[in-house]
Amino acid sequence: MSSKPIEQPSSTTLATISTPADDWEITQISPGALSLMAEFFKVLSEVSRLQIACCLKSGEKNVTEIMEATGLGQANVSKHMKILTQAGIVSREQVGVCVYYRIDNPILFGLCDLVYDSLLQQSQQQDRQLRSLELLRQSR
Amino acid sequence: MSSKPIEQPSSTTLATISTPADDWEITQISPGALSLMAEFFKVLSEVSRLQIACCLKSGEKNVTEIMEATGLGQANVSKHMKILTQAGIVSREQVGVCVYYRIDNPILFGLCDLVYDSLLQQSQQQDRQLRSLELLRQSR
DNA sequence: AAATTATATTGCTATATAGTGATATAATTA
DNA sequence: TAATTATATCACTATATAGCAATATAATTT
Repeated sequence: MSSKPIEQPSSTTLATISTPADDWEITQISPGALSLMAEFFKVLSEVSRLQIACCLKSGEKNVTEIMEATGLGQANVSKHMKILTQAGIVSREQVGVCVYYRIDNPILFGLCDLVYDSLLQQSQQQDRQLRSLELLRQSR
Repeated sequence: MSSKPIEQPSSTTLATISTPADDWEITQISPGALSLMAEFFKVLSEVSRLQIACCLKSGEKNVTEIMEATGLGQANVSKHMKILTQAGIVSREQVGVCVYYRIDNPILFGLCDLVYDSLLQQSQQQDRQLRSLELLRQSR
């Protein structure tokens, strides 16, 4: 993603150049480390993959079962499973002709819980703000 | 992202069609809800935005300061701030000509902690696996 | 008001990838 | 071996978006 041609002459160089040691912060994190994190989040940023993860929460499934549970196409599921596997979120086990996948990283659901709480909180806040507009209504 | 033309005739319909009420699972989640979650993860799936979030961890900054801290271009930072703000991760406050942004959703760092632990764990596992190859070495 | 500074927006290009159909590969059975 | 089934891979299209340059907008100062 992106195309950053010239930008980012290696963040260390950058920090050295742009911040002359004054407001240097220990919080500076290497872009490489952040890339790993961004990459992980990207895996979870597709509805299809979240669907797949959800349908695996109740137990392992093979590709065909995942297709049925999610309505996704075969090639598509296969590609997603590769991505999920490489991210360490799911593990693969071949049994005869079938390949069974299962959740291998329970942290996934911890993440979803956090995001869920966050979304819920935002939604409730928006709701309160909207309700305050009630005062503008004409009738009764 | 994506182009799903015909696939996904609304997951409710889908569930009704593909799973004849037998293996129906309560875990079935509406794609709409999953979209919200995916959207949130997508915001965090860009290195530049993670950089921005990190550099705001120590306190609020205006756009220019963010540019200096991250090395990103002005238009680019501005666009990212809009995305982060809309996601409720960051809040905006204008002071004179400057616009100051600050972390508005501390959950962000909780997420990063979880992912960090997960990545660390994977890395250590890979390390152990690699070390087991030591046995294949010739010398000694 | 004109000039200056800080931020936002617009139009653009390049790139990444979700989904698809066709085909390849692999395991199982006849 | 041939046929069948399950999964993976390939080639392709369509779409989304990161980053950039140029421009617009808004607040401040002269």
